[in-house]
Amino acid sequence: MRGRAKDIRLWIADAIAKDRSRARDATNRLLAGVGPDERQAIVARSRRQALHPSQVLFRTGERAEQLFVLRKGRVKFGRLSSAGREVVMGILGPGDVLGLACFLPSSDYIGTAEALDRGEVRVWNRHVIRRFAHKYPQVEGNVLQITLAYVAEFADRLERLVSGTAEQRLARTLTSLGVGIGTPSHSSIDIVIKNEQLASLADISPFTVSRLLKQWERDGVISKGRGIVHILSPEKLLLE
Amino acid sequence: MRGRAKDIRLWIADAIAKDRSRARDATNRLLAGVGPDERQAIVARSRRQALHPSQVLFRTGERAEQLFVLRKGRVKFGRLSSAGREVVMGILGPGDVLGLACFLPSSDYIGTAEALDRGEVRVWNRHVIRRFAHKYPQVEGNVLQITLAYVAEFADRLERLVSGTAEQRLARTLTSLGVGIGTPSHSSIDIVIKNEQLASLADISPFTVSRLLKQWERDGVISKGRGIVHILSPEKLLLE
DNA sequence: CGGAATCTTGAGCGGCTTCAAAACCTGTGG
DNA sequence: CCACAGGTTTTGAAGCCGCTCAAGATTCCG
Repeated sequence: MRGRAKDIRLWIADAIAKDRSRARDATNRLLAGVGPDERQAIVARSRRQALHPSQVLFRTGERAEQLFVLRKGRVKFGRLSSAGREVVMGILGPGDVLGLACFLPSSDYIGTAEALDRGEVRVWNRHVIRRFAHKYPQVEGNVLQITLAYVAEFADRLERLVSGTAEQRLARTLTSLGVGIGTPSHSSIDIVIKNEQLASLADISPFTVSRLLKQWERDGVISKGRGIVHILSPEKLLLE
Repeated sequence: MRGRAKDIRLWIADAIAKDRSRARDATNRLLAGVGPDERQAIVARSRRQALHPSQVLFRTGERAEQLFVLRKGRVKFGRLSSAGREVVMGILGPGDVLGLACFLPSSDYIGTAEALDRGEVRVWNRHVIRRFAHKYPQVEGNVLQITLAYVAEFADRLERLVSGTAEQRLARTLTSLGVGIGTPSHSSIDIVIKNEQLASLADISPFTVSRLLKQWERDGVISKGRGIVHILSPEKLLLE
């Protein structure tokens, strides 16, 4: 049992480490397996763009004209439902790809991407990156893999949303965020996020988020400050 | 207003018509734009398999070794949540592709696929179809498009699930099913489905489904029998 | 004509949301 | 250095939506 808990923490730390390594060259996943020369050529046709907090990269329904690769910072990807409520579908970190819709022959962005902090993206125009994808099958294969990963992630999130109580959803949201954008420190995994965003992700109200986090803090599972959550015992969150 | 309603109905009928045409050759989307000779070669390496109701094509977590294209019948795609509850992610009809996970270098199916009625699929082994995808970039492009369409659909479903009341979710589920697997008749769109499956898709209880459908029937929006729903006024469902 | 599956209906209850208000942080500018 | 204004978080009370449970009605099929 005790060994099990350690395994889980190691597993999370490992997953985070992988994420870190991926961040070293944030175009890794898009250009994985591409030769240095081709890679050079492709990168040369992109431009860098700085991001400031709450800057919008693109909005739901806009014509998909650009592909983005996030290099630094975090980006919130979501939608405004018809009721005007925000539905956050995911929070992306360095190395993630945005705007895959531009690989469809004629399509619009399916969500809105908004920066959460200062950051940087690499940008390609639609026709440029598509030409490369056509020219280098390896790139197209990578795009396919990234897209499939999205499908898997959305499937997870779907399951999470419809299953169980608010407490379970928040717990799973936290652990999954820990793997995605958490930073490990001495004895905890830290996630920079506000209650309201957690609420959107877990599909519960900010009030309930507050109450649950407070409860967990009393139990010693997490500790928290304003805009940050420290996961002390990920294993306790997982065994819900 | 009245014109608007008619537009909506036409739009749905149109979407259904497109689905029908796609069903004529159920490998259309996978092999779209592929020359006759190549198409021949690819189809030759597949085999046909008959489906009987409740037959399982594959299960969550199994190694993805086969790609399926649904030719006839309907297939339910879902998961069992940790609580043992079934989460239906979608109901697929003729022309839909299953088992995309086998395009990942090493991956498992992310859900369970189960036939709902008698039907037929075309099956390729993982390495066979991957070789073709590699050989004919057009095929790989098609796979990418199909996958992106899944992402878009899942995103829709995510939004639907977290937004609004049970009534809204069921309404949107019904219209989306109408487009996907509905058959248009003289003055209605018919969907063969049981309350319980509707309940899973809209994430509400079967009892609530019953109550809502009854209500709508009283209002003349739909009529229904056992295991079938006739949508009489899709426009009324949409303007929730 | 049973018997099984499906659907209906009602009553009670509980988890979560909503609303309102107060407490709390954090950065800013005087 | 302090005070103030902004956003964030906490807490309590009330209410409601949809679930659960139980029982009955309906339809289908052998």
